[in-house]
Amino acid sequence: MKVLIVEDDPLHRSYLHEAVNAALPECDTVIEAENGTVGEKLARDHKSAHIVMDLQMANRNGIEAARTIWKERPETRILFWSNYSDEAYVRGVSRIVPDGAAYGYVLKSASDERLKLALRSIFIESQCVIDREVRGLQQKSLGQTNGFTDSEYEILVDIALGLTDRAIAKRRGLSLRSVQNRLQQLYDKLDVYQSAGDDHEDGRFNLRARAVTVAFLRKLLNYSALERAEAELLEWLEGK
Amino acid sequence: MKVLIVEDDPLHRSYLHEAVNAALPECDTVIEAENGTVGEKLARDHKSAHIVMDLQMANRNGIEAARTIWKERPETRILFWSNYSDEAYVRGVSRIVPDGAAYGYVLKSASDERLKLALRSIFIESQCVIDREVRGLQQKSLGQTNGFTDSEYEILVDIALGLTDRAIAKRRGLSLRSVQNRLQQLYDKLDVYQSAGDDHEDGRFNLRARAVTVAFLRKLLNYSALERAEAELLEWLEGK
DNA sequence: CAACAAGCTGCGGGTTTACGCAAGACGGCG
DNA sequence: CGCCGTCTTGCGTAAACCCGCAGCTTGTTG
Repeated sequence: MKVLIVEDDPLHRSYLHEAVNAALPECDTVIEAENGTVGEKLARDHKSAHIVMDLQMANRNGIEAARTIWKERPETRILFWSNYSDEAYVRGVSRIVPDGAAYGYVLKSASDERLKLALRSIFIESQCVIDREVRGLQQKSLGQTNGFTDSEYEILVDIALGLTDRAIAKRRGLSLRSVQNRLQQLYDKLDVYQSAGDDHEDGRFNLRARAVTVAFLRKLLNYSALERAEAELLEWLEGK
Repeated sequence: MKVLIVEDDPLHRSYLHEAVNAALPECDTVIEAENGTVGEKLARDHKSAHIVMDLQMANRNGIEAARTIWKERPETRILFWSNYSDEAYVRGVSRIVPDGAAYGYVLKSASDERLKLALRSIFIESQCVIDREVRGLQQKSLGQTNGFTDSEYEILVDIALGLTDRAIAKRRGLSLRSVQNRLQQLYDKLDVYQSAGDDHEDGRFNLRARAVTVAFLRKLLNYSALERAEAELLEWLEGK
């Protein structure tokens, strides 16, 4: 049994290496990659079916890497090991996991014990192991309570990228007015109004810009989500 | 001699602990704090004059902590040890360092050797040690070439927060038109036009929102900068 | 001092946003 | 089938935004 570790911090990498050795005596080879690009390559070369993946990496982040790896071999088992439980990450991951795949999401703040347990559960028992904190987000996000619809999230990303209403309409195949409807709906959910209102119409907010910032502060968006969205946008612009 | 380590990742914390022991035999006590708040408290209690500080921490980030520590005791020596060299961080740090203080900025990707050298230079020799990569940014940022003026940066933050032109004018004591002038200037520098232009006026960008995103992607802004700015904004709103 | 660059300001107008109102379209559900 | 909620779309308006033009105030320089 082989395990591939994709993680850019050397300290965390060696920590993971030890944890894998300790938790999985049946593992005879551990390979390390220090960024997403190398990780993809090694995964391909070694046909390794067991991966521990950091999410936030400079060169190519874990979500990107996982997506291409899963595209090639959907049965690969991946344990995501991340510092954060931003909704942006959680949404990003659950968007790419193939049907029925075994995967896990463990926070770096978890204990040694929990990490080792997760390693065994996923790699040996083919179970999904999701950190409870992350799990909470997932429910809220995919459910409806206070969560964001895909279409709301979509338009959030679009204005974050700086598209005009018209451009969004064209991109998503909607009318101008529909786009604006969704925007209002978004503003509503993000509570952009009240924070603005106060008493006088003195210092009202620019709703569009404010929405993006609020989303950021609430970790609905983060750097890597933006980066991904920007890449998709450019791609779309290519295809006119 | 006492050294205080403020860092939320346990792995990195113990690594730093070892590095301090190895580099500074004259150091007899090492104290650890796992977030900014605790860091401030310990710095006060121990009157420790030597601090190694992580920048990105969940509870209270390094810049905030350093600011209050320096406010109380400006001669404190602080070595910032960070994962990133975002312009937002660099700008944040150089905004708060007191006149003539000895401080340092080393990236986590630096070698053991370099870290130990920096520790000695700052704590023993009272020299400033700035990672060359960071140094580059500083020059560009504070100089003029392709860099951003304080007023440009200021207005960038303001629109990022979602303020209207009018609100910005009121906050900064300018006329509406002046605010818009600065905006144009900002759009210019961020190259928001060309990326929009293309050939037809088909899919033009919303300049305001686009500017924020571009700034984000270029790491002129980041989460912690936004967080700080938001706090300042609220404070300002209090004072009407 | 004259000349010039740089920043602030008002005016005016074209474009984009935000949003109320109302008329369809689609999908359950009793 | 008819009723109802959700989603989409068009029309129209007030506000906000983007920006060219031109007059003023500074600070700098020869």
